[in-house]
Amino acid sequence: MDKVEVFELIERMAALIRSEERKKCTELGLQPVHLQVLDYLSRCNRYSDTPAALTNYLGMTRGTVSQTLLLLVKKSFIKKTADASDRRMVHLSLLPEGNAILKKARTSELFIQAALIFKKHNLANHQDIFVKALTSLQKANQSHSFGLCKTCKYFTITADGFTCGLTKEPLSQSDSEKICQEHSIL
Amino acid sequence: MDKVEVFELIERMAALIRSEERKKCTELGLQPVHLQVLDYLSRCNRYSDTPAALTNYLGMTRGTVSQTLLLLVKKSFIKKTADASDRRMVHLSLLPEGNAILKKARTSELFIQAALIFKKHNLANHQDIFVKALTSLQKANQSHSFGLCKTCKYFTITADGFTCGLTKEPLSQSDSEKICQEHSIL
DNA sequence: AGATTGTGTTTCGAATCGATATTATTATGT
DNA sequence: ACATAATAATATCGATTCGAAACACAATCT
Repeated sequence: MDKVEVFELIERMAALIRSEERKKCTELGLQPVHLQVLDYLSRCNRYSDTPAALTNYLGMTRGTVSQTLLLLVKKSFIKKTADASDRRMVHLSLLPEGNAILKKARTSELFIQAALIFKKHNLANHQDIFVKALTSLQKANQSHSFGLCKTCKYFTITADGFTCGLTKEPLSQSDSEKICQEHSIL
Repeated sequence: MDKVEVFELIERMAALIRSEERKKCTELGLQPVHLQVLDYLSRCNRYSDTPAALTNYLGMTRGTVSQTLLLLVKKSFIKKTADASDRRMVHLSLLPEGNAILKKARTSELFIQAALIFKKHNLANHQDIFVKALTSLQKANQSHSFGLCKTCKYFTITADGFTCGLTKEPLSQSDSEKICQEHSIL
């Protein structure tokens, strides 16, 4: 066996998933980006559910993101809500229809088959290695890490729940399990 | 630690890589698809370096792929060569310029940093697990597996080298290490 | 108050993409 | 041998996407 970089292997998996995703998208009448947006919104908390954060995450321009969102709103996949304190900001959230189509996209044949084969090869037991790989990637991507809230160095546990050490705001269980734009590695 | 599916972890890595790739693309003045095409061409052997195979791989329509290729030819990233025996077919190949831009795209900061962190965590030692994961994914995607030639069940070793059991043709060392459209899992 | 920064939107032109039709070549069937 | 079908690639067209730039508005800073 040649010495292949682990990262190279992950890249190939990513390519495979990408091409599968593309097929799924055309079936559902969507562009890959749209699915990425829905996926992101299903994973982000209230610090990162804004168009600006999405722009950072996707690496597109604000104008483009704005249009993409317009389309998703028109299709009733997402909705916009004005921020109470900062009236420039808008919070995005998935609507039931958006959730439904996301779920449909995720349950592709590839995903189901792969999960089965993973189980057969006992890959599930090596979960920790994949977790390490993912956090390595996130660490490498520090500029905008978009990590899980509860793995952030500002995540603190207080007497009556969780708190964000950066904003001093209380966090719900759900918040803590989602992607945050301000995520900092320990 | 919650029970997170391994596949879910891989998906997130893919998402991270995708967003990084997108940024890189805009820097280089390309679309993500273009990079995917160049990447594919750098990995495919002579059974899968045609527009039709590429169409299968990407999951797009033939017309779209045709146009994408037109653009890449115009930019001198790739070139087309007519097949000697079947004059309907065209073989695609990377030109030096295409190779250069692909290399530039691959050496992103993220990749370099991630590789370092991987090494630090001794993830390189668990290479086999990632190999298994990749082949699992390929197996799950049997419809068009696009696997490595030398891992195919038709790959045979003869007295004077390698042969494809399907086409009965001899294979070079280079062929055997590239992606083939007709790849079948053992 | 005025300048600056940071939101999100709008407009416009270029590029992408899918659907459909078309051409050219090979394969098949009688 | 000839017609028909199948396959590879291309061309055309319209809808959609995307990025660049200009814009409007709110918050912040000095």
